Amino acid sequence: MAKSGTPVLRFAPSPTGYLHIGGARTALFNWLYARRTGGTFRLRIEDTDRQRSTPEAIAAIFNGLTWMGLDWDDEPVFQFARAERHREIAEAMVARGHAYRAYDTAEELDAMRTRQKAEGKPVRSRWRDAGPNDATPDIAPVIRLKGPTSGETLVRDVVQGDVRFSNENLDDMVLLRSDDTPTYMLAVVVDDFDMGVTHVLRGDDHLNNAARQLQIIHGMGWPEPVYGHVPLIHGADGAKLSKRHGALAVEAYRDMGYLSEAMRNYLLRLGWSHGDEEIIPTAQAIEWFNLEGIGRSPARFDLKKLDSINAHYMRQLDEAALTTELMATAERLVPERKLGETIRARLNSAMGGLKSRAKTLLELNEAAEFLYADGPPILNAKAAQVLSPEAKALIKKFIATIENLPWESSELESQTKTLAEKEGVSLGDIAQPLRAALTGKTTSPPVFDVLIALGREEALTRLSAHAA
RNA sequence: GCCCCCAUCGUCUAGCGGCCCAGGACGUCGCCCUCUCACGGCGAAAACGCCGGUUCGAAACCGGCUGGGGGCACCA
Repeated sequence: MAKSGTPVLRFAPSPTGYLHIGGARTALFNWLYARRTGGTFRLRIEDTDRQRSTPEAIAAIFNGLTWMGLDWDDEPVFQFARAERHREIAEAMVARGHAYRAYDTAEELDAMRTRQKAEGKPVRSRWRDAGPNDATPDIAPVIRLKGPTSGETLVRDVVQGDVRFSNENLDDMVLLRSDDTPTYMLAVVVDDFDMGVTHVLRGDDHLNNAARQLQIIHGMGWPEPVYGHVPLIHGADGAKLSKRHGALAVEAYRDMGYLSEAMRNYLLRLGWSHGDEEIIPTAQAIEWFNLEGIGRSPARFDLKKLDSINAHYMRQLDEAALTTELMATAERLVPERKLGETIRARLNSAMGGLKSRAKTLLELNEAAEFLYADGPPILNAKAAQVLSPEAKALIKKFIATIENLPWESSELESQTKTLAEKEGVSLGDIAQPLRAALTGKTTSPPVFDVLIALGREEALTRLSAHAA
């Protein structure tokens, strides 16, 4: 239950698909503000569209929010279950003279819409001013809002400022359908009131709706919530975010190897700022988040910047934790693969060198692949090219040199440098063949760190195999 | 068509009348470090959409234009 006097925020998705980037950011802002103010963050599933709402989508929303680390207070409210209450309010609106029953036929509705297009006048049924005795019983009526025809409705928006709508442009929207089911417009207002919502932070696309919703609120004499309409997120090309760009399920980003903390940081900075701060861990965000910092213009989604922030948080993680994340990623990618404790130790040992070479867990996984199995790695084309007969000869000399050395990075390195001098080659002339034989690739963490991570036995196995 | 919102480097943004011939970050390009690739360090190119006002002074305030976006259902 909400503590009295504290803000009540809500996130109210309709379960017709997954939780995408835009929804995730809206949820994040609401959550942040609730946490910041000691308020309540509630969840409402707007499942009144029975055709399009699915249990899978509901699960996807819960999972998405959970991955994002956005925990909600109280039990989620399911809008469809509250239809009776919505009907009750629709009737109350009629009783108060702020709504009316309209018995228009399909043809009449068509005519009204055509007129609306032509004259730019809002839809108003002829039943608006008819008495109850004029009812035609063979047509199931809808209940429409009886909006004022003059004056203006003011939306006091904390993000967009004061926005005025002339009432003559606002039409008599349907509140209750002819089958007695409530429309979204009605349900939102009633639910927000019943849930005690004090702040409505939602997408910009609802700004026009706010004026209409306010008319219901005024009709019922309910308190106005604080509105904040956050600009939408656009794709990289500036067009509306679609499935082509980034309107992927938020968990798709987990699968692409992003950390949820990085995602939170990135999404926060998309449309909100605190001076020049770029790296804002969640704990800091909770301290700083405010409504004033929300920008007014739409932002484009940019994967490059997400990459960079993600790289930061990956490096920030301690090596043991990152190793755990990496192993989970590796095993998710190849479910039949089982990485044991030996591999964990190897990964942990190499992690320092590995993590500065990856921006995502997927890249980290790729860089770490040579550590997942025993035996000589398969060479890629470049690595095969590096392993010339001369290179193989150098590897053999290297093996002979280090055979009796303590297995320690700096010792191995200094002895290799001595060997290089003796052979009249550069350190790189030896290091590259070693790297190729050890990892199967031409790029990796420093070779001496690789030797240590692999351990003497495994390293020598790989070197001898590829030097042959 | 009608209603509404927005407008600073390629991108995210700082700026709330003088601190700005505009700052930070990502990206890009150089250089340094270096066994590879990265990380890191240093440096560079890069923006106030246009036109009018207001003001001693405008990126900031006002108006118009242009350009983006959103909304106009018995969808949410």
